[in-house]
Amino acid sequence: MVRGKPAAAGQGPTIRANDPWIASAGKYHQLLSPEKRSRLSSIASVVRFRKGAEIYRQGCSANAVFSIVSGVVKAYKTRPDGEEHIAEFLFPDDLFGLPEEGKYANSTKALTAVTAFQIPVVALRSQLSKDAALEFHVICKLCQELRQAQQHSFLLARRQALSKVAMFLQLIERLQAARGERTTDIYLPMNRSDIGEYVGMSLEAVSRAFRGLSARGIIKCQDRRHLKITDRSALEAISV
Amino acid sequence: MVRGKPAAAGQGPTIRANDPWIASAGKYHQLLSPEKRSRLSSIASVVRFRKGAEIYRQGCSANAVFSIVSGVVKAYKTRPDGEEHIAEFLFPDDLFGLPEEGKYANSTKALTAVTAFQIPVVALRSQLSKDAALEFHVICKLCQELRQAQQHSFLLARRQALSKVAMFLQLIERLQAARGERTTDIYLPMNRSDIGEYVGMSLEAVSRAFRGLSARGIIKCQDRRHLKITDRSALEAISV
DNA sequence: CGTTTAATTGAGGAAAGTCAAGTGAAGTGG
DNA sequence: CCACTTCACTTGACTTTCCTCAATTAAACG
Repeated sequence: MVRGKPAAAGQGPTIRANDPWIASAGKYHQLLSPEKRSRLSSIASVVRFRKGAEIYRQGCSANAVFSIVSGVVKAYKTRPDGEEHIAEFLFPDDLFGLPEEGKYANSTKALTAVTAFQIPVVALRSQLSKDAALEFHVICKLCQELRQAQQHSFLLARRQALSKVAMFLQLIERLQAARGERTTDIYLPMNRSDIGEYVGMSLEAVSRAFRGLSARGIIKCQDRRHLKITDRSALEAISV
Repeated sequence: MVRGKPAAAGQGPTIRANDPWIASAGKYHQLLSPEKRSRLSSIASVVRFRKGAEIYRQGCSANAVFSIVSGVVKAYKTRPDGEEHIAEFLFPDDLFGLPEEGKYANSTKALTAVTAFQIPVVALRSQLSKDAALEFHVICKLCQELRQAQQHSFLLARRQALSKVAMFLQLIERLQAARGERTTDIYLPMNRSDIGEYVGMSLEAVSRAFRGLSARGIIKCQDRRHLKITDRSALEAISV
């Protein structure tokens, strides 16, 4: 297990999500009050991972959950033939490491340098049982995760490569907007191969799809990780 | 809104799921005590839907959540071109109708005759805020839903038609087992078109895949909705 | 500046989609 | 109870799309 330092006082894990029963115009909010955060920080520790580091492996006993402070993480499953399928990309304020049958359901790897809070399961559970409001925040976060997973299925069910990639770009942009970042540019923290493993296509097909969207004047690639949407209505039409 | 009768005393909505941090060998448990159930029944009403009836539509204001007593429901999204994508199949003891931004995230339709508890959101929320244990059960159920959604994505990312259908059959069988039903036969409560919309293929391809699995001696179709798995190891090999 | 890794591009083939016709099952009404 | 209608499913022929493999180019890194 990774060993971290105790969390600094005055800051602590965050949950960024929304009450699913209340409209919020696509913007996520910080659900935890400063007091709650510092109370959680007393049971959490700060851990760091360098780019490419594995955080935990699918099937291992789940002793802790994580809350991202900075950086991007991928959660993925590996097939017996070695092929990987990415289940989700995780960004700051996301929660991950919730298990299934006591074991991690996916493997996770840092796509960039990552700083996170690590919260031991036993401490988290005792905190949850004492704090109904905290539990409700976790419910909100899980609803959000569930919607994102369903959105992912919706994307994967598309047959056209251009549609898949168009939906993927909209998804990344929506997440950027929900975090309150600027959306003039879209930043892709993952490589083409990761995108392919997320949208269910070969990396060559991803590359061709980017080219196809560029050729139609729908996007403009600044470099391999930065692009602009130049024709939003066409992007929406193609992603249908 | 559908108008139902008040729930009978002594019975009430159920949540069937597992504590994700505890191993339970794939079997789901009833999380609510009889007292909890009857307390919930006082805020719930019983509603019935005939086969094919729409329960609610995506985008409508989410005033109630539902807990299935008997029958099967599909949750789906409709694309502008009229094509449908099924996000999940819902069975007895499943919970559905949790919203996103105050609105239902999917449309739902009864695949068979359905009996369900309908729980108004305001009553549910006040109950949740008073009952940390109930909230924890909802967290367990949401974790389970999230894993199923990720499983669905995993299935959809497969390229081979036979693999998709093989995984689908394993999924249905696993659900049958988790509900405690016999698994000598697999019963499919949905038609080929629904299967196609769930696994992301045309219904013709679904038909051919069933034929392909039969021809290989992996399954044996009794009729269109009942089949047996005759070569389990081959099924697992093909669903990889 | 050279080496390694990531991404692009091209050609050929396999697989599933589409369209259309045909078969089987279920339900309806006389 | 049986002929008829309807719907669900199957099957076949053809087309499209993406995957695979291989070669090339571009970017990142020591």
